[in-house]
Amino acid sequence: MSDRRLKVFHTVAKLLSFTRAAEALHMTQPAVTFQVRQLEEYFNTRLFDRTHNKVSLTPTGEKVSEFAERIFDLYTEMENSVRDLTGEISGALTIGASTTIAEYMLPALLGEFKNLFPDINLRLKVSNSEGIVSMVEHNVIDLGVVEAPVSNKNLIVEVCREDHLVVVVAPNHDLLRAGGKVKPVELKNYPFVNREEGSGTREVIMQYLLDENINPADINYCLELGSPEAVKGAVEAGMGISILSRSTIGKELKLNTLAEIQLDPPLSRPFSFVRQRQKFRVRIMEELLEFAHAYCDRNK
Amino acid sequence: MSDRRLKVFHTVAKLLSFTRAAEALHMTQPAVTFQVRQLEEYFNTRLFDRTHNKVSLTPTGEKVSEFAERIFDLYTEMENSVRDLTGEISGALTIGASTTIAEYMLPALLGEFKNLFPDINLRLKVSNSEGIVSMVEHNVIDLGVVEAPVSNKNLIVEVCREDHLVVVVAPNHDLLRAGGKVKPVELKNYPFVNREEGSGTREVIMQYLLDENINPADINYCLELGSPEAVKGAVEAGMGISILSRSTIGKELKLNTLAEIQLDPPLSRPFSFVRQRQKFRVRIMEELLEFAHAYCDRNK
DNA sequence: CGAGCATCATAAATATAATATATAATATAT
DNA sequence: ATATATTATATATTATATTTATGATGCTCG
Repeated sequence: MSDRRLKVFHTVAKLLSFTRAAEALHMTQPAVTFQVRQLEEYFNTRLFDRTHNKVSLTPTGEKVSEFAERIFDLYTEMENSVRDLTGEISGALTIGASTTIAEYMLPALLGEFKNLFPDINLRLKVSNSEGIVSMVEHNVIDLGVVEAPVSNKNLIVEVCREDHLVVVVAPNHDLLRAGGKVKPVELKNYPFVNREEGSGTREVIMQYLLDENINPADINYCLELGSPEAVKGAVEAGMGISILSRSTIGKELKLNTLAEIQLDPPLSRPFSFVRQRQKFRVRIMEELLEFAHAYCDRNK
Repeated sequence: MSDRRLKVFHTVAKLLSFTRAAEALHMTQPAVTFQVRQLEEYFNTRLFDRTHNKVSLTPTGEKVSEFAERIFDLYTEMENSVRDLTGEISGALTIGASTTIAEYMLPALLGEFKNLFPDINLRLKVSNSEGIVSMVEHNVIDLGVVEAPVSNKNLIVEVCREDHLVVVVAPNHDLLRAGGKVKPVELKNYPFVNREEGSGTREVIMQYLLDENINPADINYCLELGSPEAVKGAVEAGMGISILSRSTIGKELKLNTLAEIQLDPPLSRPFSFVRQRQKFRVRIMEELLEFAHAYCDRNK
């Protein structure tokens, strides 16, 4: 919760880069420049030397950075104190996500978070993107994680990571010989295992084909299945190729039961957090969001 | 410069009143309520018990208040540190004021301020209100203090205190016998010592008469003088009565060479600070403004 | 060298947050 | 009850923070 301006300054001081500080704080570089400049105007002195290629702290900057740390420590201590007094951080927090995310991304994330806050009661609801957004809107869940773009002005939507979709094939497939990448047009040559109507993944693939001027009807669909697990099974069994989110096939790649090939041009879609506007004000919610952002950055 | 929300909370904690905290911080009571509520939402717990007549800290509130103090101390220490490093706070600061203010209000204020920051170089320029505003606009002075209302959208204008105007008479004057107050209509019965054309004080008096449905031409003007000092001298000499700012006659009241009588309805005008928008960002400027506000509150 | 790349600065438009104004609600005291 | 003092709420306004788009500068590498 602490002083935003100091926080921004301190991040730059640590990373010695405006651009990287901006990334770390999930904001843009000009915003960082602005905040630092404000602090410099306030103290009426430079806090950084910007010598073209290198950013370094002035002596004053160093001092301010030290104090910033001490101030942040106090804030942290204060928050812990309050937590001790109120026994808060134990309340329930309900998260919703669409299938792919709920199955492949959230378990690990929530597990780690639960380690940090053992007393918290986490619940996970699964639905499609639309359902998740509506649940956030009606306060049924505290945070939603969805694949589809959301355009609801009353909610805060933040992209947390890009989900890369790749062609998956059996380990000895012809396509692997061709070289590093697959052009979309080549997909027409092989039987394709598709997801069911209504799946977000299927939507994205169809849109991709259209964007690449390929008629989705030209693809040779051999099977239509209702879950990523089922699709993987079919591809492993050699029934055809498919396109899946990279994050769903980690185990299979390790076990060498599936192989992946990048698409050219690459295909990806954003995963986004969706939440009510005021929710960020609540401590545990802020904690979760910060953690989730860090987690996504770490596993990018 | 420190965290606004904590500052507001802490002020309420000290004064145990939202309304008085608002006054002390020169903001409105709803704004205070809002900030405190935000903090309470963040910690997800009450910080004050509002039992309708009495505001008291919850145990959590007490804790937060303690930490707030420690945090503010660190901020102060940081600012002192920076000051030591940069030798700042010694730069020149130029203030402008219209005559009455420059002569009767500012000397004491600036003297005290100078005691706090001995290294600072203070300069005072005197002009009429219009001139002062234009100097602020052109950055010739850092802060202006004026009597007249200012309506320049590019400048920040803040009322710092009300200047009360009273009828001044010689110590044995008839009007003193009549009772506590003087109705404006009674002014017609006595010779009146007036200020010169163009004086802010004169403007205010004429407007007051008009508002009270008295024709200024009905007043019996015996003399027209160019400064408050001259007016005082004339009244002391028994040449007539006049209307002056209370703040200009302190010494004379003590020495009993003049007497004051309240007007009914009372007559007052605001003294305002005028400054450039960004100036508040500079440390020494912030220091001066805070000091000036406190000074005015103290001598209200 | 100069084209391309990376980094910070600036400007304008936009989004978010803070604050004021007006008003309500609630309790207390008379 | 009625008046008064105090905090809460709704809405509008203003201030501040942030993004988007772009510019400037210096570095690197063919």
